[in-house]
Amino acid sequence: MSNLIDDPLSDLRAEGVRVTRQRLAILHVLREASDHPRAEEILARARAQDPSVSQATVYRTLAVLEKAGSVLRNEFDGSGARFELADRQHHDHLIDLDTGAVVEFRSALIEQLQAEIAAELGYDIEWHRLELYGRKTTGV
Amino acid sequence: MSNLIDDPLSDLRAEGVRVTRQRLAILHVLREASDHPRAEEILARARAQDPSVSQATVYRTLAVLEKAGSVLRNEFDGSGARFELADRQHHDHLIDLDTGAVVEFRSALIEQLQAEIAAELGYDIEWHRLELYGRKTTGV
DNA sequence: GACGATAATGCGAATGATTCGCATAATGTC
DNA sequence: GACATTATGCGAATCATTCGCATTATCGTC
Repeated sequence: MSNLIDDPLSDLRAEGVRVTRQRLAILHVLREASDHPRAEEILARARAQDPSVSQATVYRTLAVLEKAGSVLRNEFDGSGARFELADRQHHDHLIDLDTGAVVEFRSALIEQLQAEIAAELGYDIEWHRLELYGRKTTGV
Repeated sequence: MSNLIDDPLSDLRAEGVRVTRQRLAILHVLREASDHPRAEEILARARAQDPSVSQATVYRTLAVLEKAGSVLRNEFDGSGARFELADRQHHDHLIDLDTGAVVEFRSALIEQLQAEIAAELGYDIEWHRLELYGRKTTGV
């Protein structure tokens, strides 16, 4: 289902970044993940494919990919970052306070308003973080 | 300038929360702070008023006040929470990537859009976090 | 104004997530 | 295939935060 050669890493080869077995495993995990796993969970899943992957390598690889813009780091709750591949369109997150589930959404209008507000304050937005925390609507 | 009896703590007395010297010192620090200090900075400032304040007490007091809704915890960058008194109107933050300065702003329209988006997804928003990260506009 | 039940404190140790140092292993280049 | 150099695994180190516990202080009551 997935290509043998993984793009983000291959792209980085020219910059001296090496494509290793463990990095491919970690990238594979991120590709397959529909949730937003933590480092510990990424480690566990990566080890299923390649038991040699270590915790330090997970963190180092995530750092490399994040710096390259291929991975996004989220700090939803206070207990550990959650990661996702930055391969799709930009989006924000709605976190279910009961289940911890993460729903992605996008609003061009909100983003436009953000830019306007920043401009009024004399700033150019580099990036932003919008997180909604809520619970499933009850009743109706 | 500030009252002798501090409100948030006094309000909590009925619930078994005690008003102590160190808690008053910490609250005083938050009152005087126009920035969004970290726990360590709050400790340093509180000690200027009462040297007996310990690190553990700062964290415990912030937790008490946060639970009571009198203090807001922010996780702007990855390195430690930054606190502020929740005595004014709700607002969001614009963080200056160059200086770390925090500008507060508010947009009723954005909040309305957030509620609408959440409703479409079948959620009621409990709270939210909107942070813009940018740099001062150059030129003009 | 002292008494006592109980909450809060300071200290230092423990925790949890993340990062580092270093010797060894692997990658990509020539 | 040999080499320079980047990555790895391991365990130790960090950083912010929390805990355990013996001691101290608050506050409602007499």
